Amino acid sequence: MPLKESSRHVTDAKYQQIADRLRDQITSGALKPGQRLPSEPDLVRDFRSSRNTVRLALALLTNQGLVVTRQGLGTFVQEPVRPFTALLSRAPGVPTGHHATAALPVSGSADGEPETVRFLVEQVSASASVAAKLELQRGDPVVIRRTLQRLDGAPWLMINSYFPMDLASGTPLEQAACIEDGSIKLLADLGYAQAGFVDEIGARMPDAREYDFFRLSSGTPVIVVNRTSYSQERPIRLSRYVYRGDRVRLAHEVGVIPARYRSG
Amino acid sequence: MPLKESSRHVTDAKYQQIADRLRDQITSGALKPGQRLPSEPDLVRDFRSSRNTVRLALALLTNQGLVVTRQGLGTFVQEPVRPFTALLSRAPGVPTGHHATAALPVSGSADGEPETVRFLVEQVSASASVAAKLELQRGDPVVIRRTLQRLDGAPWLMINSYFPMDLASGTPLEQAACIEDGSIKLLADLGYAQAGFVDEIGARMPDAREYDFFRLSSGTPVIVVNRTSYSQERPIRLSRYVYRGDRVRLAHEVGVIPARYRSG
DNA sequence: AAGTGGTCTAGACCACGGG
DNA sequence: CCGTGGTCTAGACCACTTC
Repeated sequence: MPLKESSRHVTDAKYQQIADRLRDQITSGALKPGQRLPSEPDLVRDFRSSRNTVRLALALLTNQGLVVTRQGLGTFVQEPVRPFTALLSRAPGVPTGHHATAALPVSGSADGEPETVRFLVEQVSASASVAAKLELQRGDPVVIRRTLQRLDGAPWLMINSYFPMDLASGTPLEQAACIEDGSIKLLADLGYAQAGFVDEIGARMPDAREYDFFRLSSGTPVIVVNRTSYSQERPIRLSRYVYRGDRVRLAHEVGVIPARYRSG
Repeated sequence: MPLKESSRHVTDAKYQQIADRLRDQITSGALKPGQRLPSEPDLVRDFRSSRNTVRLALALLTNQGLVVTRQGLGTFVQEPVRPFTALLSRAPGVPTGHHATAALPVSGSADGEPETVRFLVEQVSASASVAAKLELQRGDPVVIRRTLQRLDGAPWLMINSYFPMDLASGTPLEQAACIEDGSIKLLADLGYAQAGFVDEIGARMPDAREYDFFRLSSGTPVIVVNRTSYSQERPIRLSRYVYRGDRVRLAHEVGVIPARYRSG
């Protein structure tokens, strides 16, 4: 029995080896961002394999977000982008200087002004996850205010805000119009002043709608922020923010930060 | 020229149709979490296609995190897991009751006690990203303290803490031992009291090391938290937390939250 | 041994992008 | 037009799991 180091069985698959070679060339800088990889027929020749095997290797790299393919053009090393930064919160007493919007304040953009491209108000039954956060029963009516935003011309944010119907009924929240000064101010005027909120942050692969809107390539996750706002007694709003994972970072500052290190 | 609705060209690919059919059965509940999908030969028969086409469809669903395949057993609908929640910060004045650890306090686990499975201290040159955050030059020496943690028996967290060498040199930070009361306390004793910190949160696909440690299946991203700690004057520490995206949520509380809605 | 997914081949035709 | 990636087929053999 030949000597083998531990279990060198893990992966001698040919498509893995091809992927490893290409990945090495990318991380070492031999293949630079934006550069085209050898064409599939070339790789078939270089690695003496079938085209399907080559495509398996490329699929691996694609799903790891290292390359993108464009039909008719080729396969290219993914170019790193400077991400935007959305502020979850900042130390109190510091004016933000940002306009009132349903979105989190953002920094790092070229022109810095999010642009709403679609806005929609619906009344539906609460899903299980929405009902749980708003302390409703599943199926209870809720108002959804949907917003799609672009930044620097690229789609970057989907917002779904959910309001319990007993709060929203007969108020501007039901109307498909922008709400002056934001919904938090409006809820305060209705007697439901926001006392605090909880953000719950997660990451997952995009669904079909998100994939289309963000024009994502395979291998890019989305970041989801569920912000539940509370009055002194009860949940008053759930806002679900969905960002594309490759262009967005969330920032969160606590305590005193030397000025030159602050975001925004 | 036959009439076609807009661009019905988008995708009539057979493997897309197969994936759509299976996805419908999953989301509608006809195929329940944990249940086995029809075998690949069965799908070949049902959809009158080749096996490669069937596997393309299954690869799609896998990369969307909807199914997992296990060799020799079959393809199964991914079972949802109740995620752990890590607290980024909480409103001041509330004792956390958690033990001192480099990790963020966690809730939602069965036995609630993170367990460190590997610990390592290294001295290396700063990468570009680390240098930027610690205000060093690329290549400057830094101390890395690496920690791998399990929770409820499953790998859940990788921590890399970076310290500028001029702070860490000759201190216990250089030693491969647990630091009593945590490194923040130690840095304070050294004259670098933490005044505040900035968290930068992102999501991306795992690299090979992360993929192995977390035993991830394709279609699961990781969540990355970069926490840069500052004294009154300068950055004193960078901690990089990497969580598996399918089992972790980050929580962040601001203001006053009614007690029964609080995390942890 | 039988059934499952994992890897691989060799070939075909289509769709897109650019000369 | 040509070269690129996208889709699809038919068949082969291997590796893992269970019985």
